[in-house]
Amino acid sequence: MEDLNNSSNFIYSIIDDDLKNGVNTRVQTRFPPEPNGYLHIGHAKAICIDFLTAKKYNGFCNLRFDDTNPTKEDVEYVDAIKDDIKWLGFEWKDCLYASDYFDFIYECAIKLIKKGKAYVCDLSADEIREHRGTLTEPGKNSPYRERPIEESLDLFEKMTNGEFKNGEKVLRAKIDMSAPNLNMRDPVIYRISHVSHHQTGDKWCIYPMYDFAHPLSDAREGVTYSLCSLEFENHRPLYNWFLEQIGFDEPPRQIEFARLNLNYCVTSKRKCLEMVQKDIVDGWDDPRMVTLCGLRRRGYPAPAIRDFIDKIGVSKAYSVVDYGLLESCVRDNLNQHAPRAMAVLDPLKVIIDNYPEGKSEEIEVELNPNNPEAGTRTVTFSKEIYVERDDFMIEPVRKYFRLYPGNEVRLKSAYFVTCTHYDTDENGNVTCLHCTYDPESKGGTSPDGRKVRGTLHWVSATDNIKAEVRLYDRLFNVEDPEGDYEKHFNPKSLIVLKDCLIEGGLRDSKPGDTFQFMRKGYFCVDTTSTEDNLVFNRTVELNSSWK
RNA sequence: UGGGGUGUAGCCAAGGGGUAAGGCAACGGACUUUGACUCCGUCAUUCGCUGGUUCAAAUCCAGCCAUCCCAGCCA
Repeated sequence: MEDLNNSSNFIYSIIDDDLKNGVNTRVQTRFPPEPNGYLHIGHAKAICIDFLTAKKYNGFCNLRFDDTNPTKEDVEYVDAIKDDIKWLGFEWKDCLYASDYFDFIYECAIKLIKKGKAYVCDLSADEIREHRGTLTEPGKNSPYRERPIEESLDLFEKMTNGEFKNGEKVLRAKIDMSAPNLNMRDPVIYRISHVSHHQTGDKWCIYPMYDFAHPLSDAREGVTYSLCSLEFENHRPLYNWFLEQIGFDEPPRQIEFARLNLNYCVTSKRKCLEMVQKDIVDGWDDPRMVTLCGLRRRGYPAPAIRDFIDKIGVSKAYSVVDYGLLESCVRDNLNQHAPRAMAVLDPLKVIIDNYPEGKSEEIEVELNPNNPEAGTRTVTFSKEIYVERDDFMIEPVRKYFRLYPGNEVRLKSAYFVTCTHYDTDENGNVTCLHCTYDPESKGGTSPDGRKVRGTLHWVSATDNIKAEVRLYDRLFNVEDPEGDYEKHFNPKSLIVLKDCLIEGGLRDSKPGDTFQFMRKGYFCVDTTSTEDNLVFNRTVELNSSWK
């Protein structure tokens, strides 16, 4: 990948120091999603950090599904997550599962019990909570805390063999019930859950908790830097405690960074799932969602997302990034790569009165004026064409330099035309424009050097395709919709235009193809598009200093 | 009011004793067969606040303020 992040960040500084001081000799990372939902833009940050950090130091990154809670997980998600990571442009070394280490983790639990550092506890979930104390008061020891090692060993085996019901017993680490860090107050490390697991089937009915499984999986796998988000900072002492108790030659180091927040977006799994289930959106890949599959369907190129992640940097400061920066990255990429085309979204017929009846011309137009190597395409010009309805005004406002009676404009790559008059229906609505063209201005320049201010896109009435165009806008109309998000739903987040006219050459476009519809924005062919019913998604609008 | 973090422009973010990078946004202007793109210019006498150390402090020290995270048998 050419767009490797070479700028510095605090994680690189830590690694540089470790390498210099001989704390580590190599860099290995992991991206550890739980397969319980779809990846979104926030995960893209973690993915880039995990993979690019490994790459920077010539190490590698594994994909490891953190599948320790089978009740919430599904293979549907593991497949989708793999697709999304590949699409984003990253390759993992090994695809692993925390469940691959269940035997090892189990052995570690036994070891802890034998050391007197873990015990089986009979307290209920409520009782454990009551014993935990509060933020300001210490907790109380469980009455089972001093249970003999042999008894815990026996009970743990019975838990493993399915002799207890869910919630009847748990295995807890024996640390310190008065620790100021709540995570150290004898955390639960194994719970009983009689549910089959998407990877291990019915082999287990006890499952390790994240706090126990994560450090052990990292260490077992050879991870040297376990990069995660800020909310795990409070878990680091526990992470290190387990590593120390079990003992590893090359223990991993956890480093936390601030997760990505974007304004006008919702990324919480619960809310995204809710929007899908309530049909507020058209599934996980609705183009308004900031899931990776949604952004992909919307037409956001993967390199643009990587560029965005690079631009926002990595730090420990809580932040909310402006959505406009993402859009800017998308425009920047599409400006370079998307071929131009002409599409009239709200057609208004124009008759060139002095253009010969039945005549038509093939006009060559560049595919990308910023990149001549992209080549050209041909479009048809004819006596009847269509222009955008808002490119005409009966009474022009100030600085309006499009079509109005008496004004001359250029039709892109075709001719200068002057509006002479217009037709209206019984309600006074404009139904058709009448223009005259200057035959001398073919191609869009006049031999007399005459200038026009406006250049309009257009499509021929004889060579076009009708298409559906979906205009997307932000899903929410407040910067921070995370609270009562439904209240802030933007009713105009999707506007469907059924009768758009696209230049004929786009007849054979396929889902995923991207274009810049000149003066209108970047669009891509939707995944639901067919030959008979072409559907375009507006990826992002063009910048405009007008209106 | 316990513990752990974080405060540099409207939004991100570099810089860790030598006099405030860069990007986005915004605002001027040039160019333009996309009101796009591109290009030029403007945009922090000051780094949460107050003291202290020093020839010199965003950087070191002290105190304060603000804000985020933690009381799942979730991750």
